[in-house]
Amino acid sequence: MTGAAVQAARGGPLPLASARLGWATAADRRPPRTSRPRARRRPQTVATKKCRRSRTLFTEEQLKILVQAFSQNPYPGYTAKQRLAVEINTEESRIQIWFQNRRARHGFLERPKKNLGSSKDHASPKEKMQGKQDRRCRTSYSSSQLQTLKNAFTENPYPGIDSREQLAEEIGVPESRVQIWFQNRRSRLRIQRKRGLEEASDQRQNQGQDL
DNA sequence: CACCTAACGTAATCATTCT
DNA sequence: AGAATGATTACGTTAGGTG
Repeated sequence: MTGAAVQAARGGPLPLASARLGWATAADRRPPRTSRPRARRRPQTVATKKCRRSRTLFTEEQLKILVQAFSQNPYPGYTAKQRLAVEINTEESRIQIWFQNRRARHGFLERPKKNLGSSKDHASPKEKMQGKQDRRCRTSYSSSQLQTLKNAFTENPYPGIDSREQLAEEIGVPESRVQIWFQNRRSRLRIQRKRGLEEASDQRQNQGQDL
């Protein structure tokens, strides 16, 4: 039964979107991004362990459905992704990754719809409202869950798939949420550290000026 | 080996919850 | 209102499978 038999699927109580219109097409405009991030080279120092999850091999059938869905909408909401996950029998997180990669590689504007001639047509303004901002509902961690996560983080900020699965099992949360938690934690720690350095340098400057 | 692409990293930002 | 922090995006890298 394949090690990764978690199947996610859990953890999704209710959508409960509080209607917050304003972006609709999300990410249609890109951020300034003045610097070049360039993903880090190799976070996990030659760990001989199995770090990544094993590569998913989609069948032609699955791919057909994914591609079809992508052409319909390159930005599926959470419920759409979940529906797809069920339809092709995979985890929602795999769907998310697949869409991310697909958008990156095959510019999603390749299919600008056939009828872009008629611009303003506002026949029914509510037609677009179906999509809403359906995101996965925010997970809230209990203090004990957080403690477990934090402990694991200090032990290893870059847990491989096995560790993540184990943690997920332990605290009863989908593995994908654990992965996101670690990403956010690393990110905020970096920011904090950077700010710390800036302040230190400010202090030095102030001291110099005070004299 | 080259190519394609799933997995996964950072950075930025959106959105919700809490104080 | 603002701080914290979970979720999602763009973009870039790493690595597994195949011709």
